[in-house]
Amino acid sequence: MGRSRAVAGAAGVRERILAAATELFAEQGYAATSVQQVVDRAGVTKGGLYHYFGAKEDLLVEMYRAVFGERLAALDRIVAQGRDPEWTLRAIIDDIVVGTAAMIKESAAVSHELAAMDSDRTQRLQADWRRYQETVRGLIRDAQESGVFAAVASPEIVSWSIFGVTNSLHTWYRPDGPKPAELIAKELADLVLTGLRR
Amino acid sequence: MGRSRAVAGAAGVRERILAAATELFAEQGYAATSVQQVVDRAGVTKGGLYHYFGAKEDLLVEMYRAVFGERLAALDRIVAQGRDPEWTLRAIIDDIVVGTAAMIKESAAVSHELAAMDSDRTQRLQADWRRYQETVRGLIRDAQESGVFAAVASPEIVSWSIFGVTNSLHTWYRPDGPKPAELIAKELADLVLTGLRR
DNA sequence: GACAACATACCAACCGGTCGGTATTGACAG
DNA sequence: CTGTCAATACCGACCGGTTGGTATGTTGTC
Repeated sequence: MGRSRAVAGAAGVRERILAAATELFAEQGYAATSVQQVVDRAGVTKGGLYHYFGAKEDLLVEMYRAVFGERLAALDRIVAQGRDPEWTLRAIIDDIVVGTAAMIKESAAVSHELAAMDSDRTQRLQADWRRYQETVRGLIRDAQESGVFAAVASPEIVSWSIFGVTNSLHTWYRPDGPKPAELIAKELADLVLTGLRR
Repeated sequence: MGRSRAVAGAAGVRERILAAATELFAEQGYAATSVQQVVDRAGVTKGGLYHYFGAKEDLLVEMYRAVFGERLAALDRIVAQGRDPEWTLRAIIDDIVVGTAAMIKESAAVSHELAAMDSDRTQRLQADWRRYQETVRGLIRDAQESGVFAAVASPEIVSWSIFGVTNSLHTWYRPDGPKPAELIAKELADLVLTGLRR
């Protein structure tokens, strides 16, 4: 009934399934991971998984929401403040780097597979991601046209030099490593914004 | 007749198989693509594919060699010239952007799957890629320590802001688009090197 | 006894890969 | 030019195993 929790497992079964799937997708990729592997690592059975999730793809969608939902909300919040482009871009870089680092496993799991799929549900997610990119590029474009940023590189190049770092973050960033996410964000922002200074 | 050409297919069977596999891997990913799909698109049968390739993985390895072998050789050639860091880094950026753009489908097919696999053969390829990265980072590090480049960002950040662009190139670069690869390379180099100027 | 929370057993479809066979070839002989 | 022969190129049926997914059971709580 209502809020009955599982008595056996330490953590909730649903959470354990999601955590196992996240690790495996990050290690092997989505398509190369079988749901049998997922349930084995989570210590449940397939019946359990399909009790909570309608399909294998749902696991990916859930991860994507976790990673990207917050980023998109933060982007809107930052832009809504209406500050100058340098401050805004720096805030965006800081948020996406730190936010990605905070959910590095989910990011690794999701980053590869997104482009490949084209089912109805994932198309909505891709549209969100495109909106994020377009917001950043629009910001850069406006600032270049009004002379605040130098036009050394097109908005596409600038935005990809930012997103490229976050997309590759999972291959080298370590949460317990020497370089905290905030420092990575600052260095990236310094590099890009120095390049754009006129 | 006379010449050893297939009567039916226009191009050689081996090339058709590789081309089909490249497209499908780029579209769907390696693991999500079945060899049946490959042979269907290539207009041959599985027997034909396994006549030319020992395993599905061989297709990936071949693509990887095509994409990365040239890049690594060019890197060595550029570094061997012993010019100043700015010229060298600009030459590297130019080569990797233009080279990646010239084989954009293969790059897309390969870029995702590399990290996931760990068979004997692919480990060699990963080592090559690590050497490429280390060369670039070492170059940046040396230049920063000797004061030629400003230390606004760590070599890791700088190198990933370059590789990130090339890794994402296949999602937006179009060979017949308005922006030639040489221009992309120039803009990226300008952005990064302006950021590093002291 | 109704219902949520799982486990177990099971399925058709598909997977990468193999194998026996055949059609076509180039090289050599006469 | 013709006949023979071995090699190459390629086909398509087939293999054991695995896939994502389901139908049915069991168990504990209200």
